[in-house]
Amino acid sequence: MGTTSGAELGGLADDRPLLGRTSTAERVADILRSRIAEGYFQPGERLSEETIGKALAVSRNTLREAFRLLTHERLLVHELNRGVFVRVLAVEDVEDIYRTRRLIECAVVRGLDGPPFPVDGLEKAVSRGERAAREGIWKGVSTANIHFHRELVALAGSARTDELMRGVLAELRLVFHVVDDPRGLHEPYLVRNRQLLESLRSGDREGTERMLAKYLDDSRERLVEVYAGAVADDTAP
Amino acid sequence: MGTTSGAELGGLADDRPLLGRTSTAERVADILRSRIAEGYFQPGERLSEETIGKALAVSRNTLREAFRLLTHERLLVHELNRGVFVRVLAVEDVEDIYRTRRLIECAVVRGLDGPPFPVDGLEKAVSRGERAAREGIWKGVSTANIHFHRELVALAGSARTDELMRGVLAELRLVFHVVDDPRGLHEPYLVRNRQLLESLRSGDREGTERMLAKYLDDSRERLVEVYAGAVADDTAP
DNA sequence: GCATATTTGTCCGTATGTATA
DNA sequence: CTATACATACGGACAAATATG
Repeated sequence: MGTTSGAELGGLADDRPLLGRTSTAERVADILRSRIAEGYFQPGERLSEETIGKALAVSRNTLREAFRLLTHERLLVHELNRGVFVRVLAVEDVEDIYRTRRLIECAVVRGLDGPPFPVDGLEKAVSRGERAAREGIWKGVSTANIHFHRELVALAGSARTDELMRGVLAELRLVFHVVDDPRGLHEPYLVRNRQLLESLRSGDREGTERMLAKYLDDSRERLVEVYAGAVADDTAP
Repeated sequence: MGTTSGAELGGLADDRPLLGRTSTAERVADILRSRIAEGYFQPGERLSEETIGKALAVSRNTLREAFRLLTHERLLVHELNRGVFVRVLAVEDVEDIYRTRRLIECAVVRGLDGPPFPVDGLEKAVSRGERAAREGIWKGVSTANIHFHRELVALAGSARTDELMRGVLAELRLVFHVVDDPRGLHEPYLVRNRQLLESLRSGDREGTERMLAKYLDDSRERLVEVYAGAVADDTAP
């Protein structure tokens, strides 16, 4: 009865039951979170307790704790007596995500102290995105774009707001995995990210806020359009 | 060794293991959340797996799932191999909570569609607070005040923003339980809540936003002052 | 500093309820 | 309707860490 090796899923750090600083459930959650973020587990896919438990060599109780964590992060949905599934966002969820982003990101820009503003993190994210684009790694462009907006929100200096944005942007990744035309989705925002950065550098809060609002409205509109099509294809092929 | 009856904690709905629509762990979490919100479990108190498990007649595994849920809501903190404790907020947490509130609540007002604005929920919360004050139930004033701000944020129409605010205001309750001068803390805001409501009724977004910003700054300042004293008393008596 | 008791961390086996073929 | 597969929840067990004397 050789337990399936966890190699395919990345596996846990070691055999020892407890020596890492974090609990087993959290380490399992970290692994699963990565696999979801990178699309190894597709939205809609069911995550079997037994299969994954064997693959990672953890008990069902431990695995269930990990599932709970990810469910609370809205990456998994839990259906009573049916199990957990990778979340499939509704179009309304996408709209709510953008409603939240617009509210918060614009408020952050509006409430900035300064100028000057500490834009180092933003600069780094922008250039990473540009480099990824030159190399044709569109998934990297997507990741850099997400980092850009996280760095933007980080300017507000609030841990709770940061965490909200982290979660919201992680959800957004689920959408990207379904539509999966990374280039068409993300390339247009490379220049717009740099524009936002330069606008902040110039110290123009109001202009940046307006620019950002339009940016998010455009992004939402386009994404909803594409996503609605993709979801429709999926439910009625 | 009769298992301690769950009467003291409120107990579960019934004996049956599964007939309600929610899982046992969630129902347990609901009970514990209420007890924390009302101050039955004080900040800093340790929640024993065995004691509470017996009192609510659930297994340790189930109880641990409930703990996970509440830990993720930041109402409990989990210390490895030591157990879970009711969260004790640092002064910096209070400041971060207010930073978040100011960012979001003001952004909500700023972004309102209208006028007119649908202020029915706000009206209800305000009058409930006024009634509680007339009856001298200061804990009720606190609850109504929290409802007022939740209703305010609800005007943005975003589920994710609502949930963030729900969590943030639940954390804030932990602070109130430590300082516990409910009247001094909440009474001043009865009139200010009504002023905000009337300002919204008049359709003056900008004026309301300014008023709200000052309101939150005042509230933060006073609460931090009182809370810093209470925490200092607690650590060095 | 040491030995002991308590509590948590993890896993397993099993009985029961629920959904689906 | 029955059968199967799976999640739910329980109780017990032992290891590991912490708290107590």
